[in-house]
Amino acid sequence: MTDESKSDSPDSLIRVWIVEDHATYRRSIERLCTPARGLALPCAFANGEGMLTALKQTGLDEHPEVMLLDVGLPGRSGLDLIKDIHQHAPHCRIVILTVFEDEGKICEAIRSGASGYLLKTAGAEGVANAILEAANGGSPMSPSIASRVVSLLAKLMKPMPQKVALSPREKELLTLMVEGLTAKEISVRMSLSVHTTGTHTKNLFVKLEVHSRAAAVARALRDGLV
Amino acid sequence: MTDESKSDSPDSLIRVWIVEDHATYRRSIERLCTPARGLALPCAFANGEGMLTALKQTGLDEHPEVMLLDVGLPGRSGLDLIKDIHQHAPHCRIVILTVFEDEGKICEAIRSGASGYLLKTAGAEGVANAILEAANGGSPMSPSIASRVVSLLAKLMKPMPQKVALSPREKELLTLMVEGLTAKEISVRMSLSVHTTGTHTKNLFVKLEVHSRAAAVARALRDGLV
DNA sequence: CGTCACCTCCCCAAAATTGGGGAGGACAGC
DNA sequence: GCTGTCCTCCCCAATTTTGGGGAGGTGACG
Repeated sequence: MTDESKSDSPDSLIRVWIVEDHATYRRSIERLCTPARGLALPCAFANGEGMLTALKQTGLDEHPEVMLLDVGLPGRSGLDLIKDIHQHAPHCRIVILTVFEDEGKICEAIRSGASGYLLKTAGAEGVANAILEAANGGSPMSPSIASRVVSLLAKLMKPMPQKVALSPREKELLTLMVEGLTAKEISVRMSLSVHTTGTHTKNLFVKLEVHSRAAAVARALRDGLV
Repeated sequence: MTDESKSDSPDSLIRVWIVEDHATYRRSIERLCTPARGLALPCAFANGEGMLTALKQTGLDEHPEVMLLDVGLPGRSGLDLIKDIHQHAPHCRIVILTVFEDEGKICEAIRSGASGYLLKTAGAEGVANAILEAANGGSPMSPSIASRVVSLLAKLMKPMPQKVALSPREKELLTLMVEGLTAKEISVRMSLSVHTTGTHTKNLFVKLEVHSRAAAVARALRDGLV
């Protein structure tokens, strides 16, 4: 983190692959991959299929460290490619490069395993920095993308407010219930009599305002009580 | 990313507030807030309480655009402060500034509404850029933090792959089961005989590989089958 | 025409859950 | 000391769930 990009041994340049159908833009990215920046001469492709076949024919130790991926590709979308790339080159960090700031696309990319998401409004220096950052384990994102990602994450994590006050034993039981265990199995895991789990269950139901294990599990999972 | 920070009108400097107990570090941040960078002379505090009282006495139009927050504060933790800050200054972008790379802290910060998360290993220029980026709606993060945030988001969004093929009726039943309804109630809602719901339930259990409604609900919710 | 998946309904019995009741002990707060 | 919460255990009975079985109907596919 502190001294990452300059501690690269000078003889190991970062391998970068580029998939981008727009020739002019592809060329401009190719040009900024220079040994002076720590980058090897890149492999560039105009579509995903060509890149995939090349990837399959490449040895593990020749795989790219970083893959720049356009989403507006002619054949398969760049987002589709992500999973395939990861299958063949698990350690390759994928950076999406696009003009779309669409939240759905961002989500799909990240869910598929993309490491970064750059808007094409980023200049040449921005792209070069992003490649270095990605290769060093970072996740380069354009500011507006980063902002969306953060607020998305905040939204997904929100339902934490635990209003119901469960006793430690009850919470424990609830957890096991969520795992799908029956009363008998729970009693074993908690070193209890079956009757005691029954008592706990009764009290739990009152607190959760439900009348069945299924409903209790639903409430627990939905409201993040586990 | 392309042209945001230089398009600020020259007469509106960004107001930055700093909460940091370590005097030396606080001073060094104060020093880098210069009009030349587009930043106004900052207000600095050694603890959260002082900052909050100052914030309450400040008019809406005098609120800081960006708040730099340490987490290792003497009184209340910076993470605790986030909600209060947002309550009094909803438009203030909060950037966490810390040495901790702890995932729990990152989560709590983002859930509470922090916009950025910087490690103190970021140099002076890094902090200054982060302030500008935050003020322009971005979410500045140290590379390793960005990486964690992205993988966290990926993890939270993963359970999309719907491997089990449920028949429409079964899915319907599962949905109602998740809502906590009993077999009898479900039979009413689906206009079925109780026996039929039983049959569907049996088949559902086989497909989901479970042996109880609670487990079925857990699987449904966890794997996003609803 | 056979097969297969799906939907519907039924019977049955073992097992589990639900929901009352009581009861003792530990431990904290007033 | 009294009160309250929590944990533990037990009894009981009604109800539900679980998991077999079978059986008739539809519609799609080959």
